[in-house]
Amino acid sequence: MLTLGQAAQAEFVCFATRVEQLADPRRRFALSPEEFRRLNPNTLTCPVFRSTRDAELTKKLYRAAPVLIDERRPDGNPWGIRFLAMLHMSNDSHLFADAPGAGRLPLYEGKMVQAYDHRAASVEVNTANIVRAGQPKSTLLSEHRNPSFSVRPQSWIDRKEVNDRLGDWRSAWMIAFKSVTSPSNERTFIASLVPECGLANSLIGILPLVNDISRVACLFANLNAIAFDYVARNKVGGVNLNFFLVKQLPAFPPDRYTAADLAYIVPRVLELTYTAHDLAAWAQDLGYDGSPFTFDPDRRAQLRAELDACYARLYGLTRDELRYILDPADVLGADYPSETFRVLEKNEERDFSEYRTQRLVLAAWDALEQGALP
DNA sequence: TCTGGAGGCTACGTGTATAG
DNA sequence: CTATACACGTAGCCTCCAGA
Repeated sequence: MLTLGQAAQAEFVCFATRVEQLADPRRRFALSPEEFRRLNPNTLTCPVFRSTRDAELTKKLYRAAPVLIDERRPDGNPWGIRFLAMLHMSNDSHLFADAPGAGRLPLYEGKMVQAYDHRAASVEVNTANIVRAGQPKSTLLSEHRNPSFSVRPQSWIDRKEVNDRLGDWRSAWMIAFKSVTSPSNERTFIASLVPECGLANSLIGILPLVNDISRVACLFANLNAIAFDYVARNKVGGVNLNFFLVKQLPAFPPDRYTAADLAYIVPRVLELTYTAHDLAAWAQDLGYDGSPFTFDPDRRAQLRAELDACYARLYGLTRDELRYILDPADVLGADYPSETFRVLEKNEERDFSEYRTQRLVLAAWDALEQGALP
């Protein structure tokens, strides 16, 4: 229902399936013109929330951090970010080779990466599948623990084609995010570092101009933070992370990070990302000449929880707000009309018999509050 | 149910032709 | 020479639905 008239702010109820839900104060939220501009400055579109708490919490996150790219302002792109949709699986398929060779780079697809993991799955061609032959084959732990292991793609592409599209980007790594996603998936915004490679259209490159790579590592951690994902899943309506959505997610600018922030974040990002020799250039750009770090799932869960807690603090959240993001029912009861990371919780209950992320992130939060983490 | 690739549509930018 | 119209190519976006 839409009513028009003069007012300082407008009131909304979304996801209502029954008339009586219009009267439920837990579902009702207000937005002023200024809040429209803060949340969606480029498109001025209306954000959609399931509950009052989601609306208020999202507004709070945007008060802490501006949108990634504000197209209205000359200084609205502090990272100097260029998005790169490098190769289209249909339109560019004539450029693809089905075997590695001299001067060829692997073509990375969305299914091959996960957060902080550029070796999540190889592509296995199942010729019995007429329409969708390329299927992901998850990397085994033994393969993950081998720093010489790289995932095998479905296709390869000439380095020249990649270089032509990279333009003046000279680093032998990129940040990329999975553009096919959903708010109902385990995680919505998934970013990975990738080595020199071609990117299929399901992986979008993020190329920042900032020279200080340790700050770029912070941008990357920001993109994978659970508080950032919480906003993403509130704003993604369909199954595509389009540029206009990504530009309007709340990310800290480079100068927001203090020396203490860098000392906390960068070593953790390095350890999570540099697990294989194929990202040696990334490690070197971060000033690290040592060997890759051992891929240890428990250790990685701990490091990611510490980063999630760190970013929750940077966004200015309270402990209860972080608890709400992890599980609204934990704070407001099972019937509260919102859901955040239900699938993550369900999958962890299946795999670990507990909601592990919730336990680890809250423990890391408490440790940070007590100054117990270096 | 979750995931994500393929294909197609649309808007936009660029180059070229034509009129004034 | 400038303004406008039009064609064309493609980046970006959206829908469909296969596969596990």
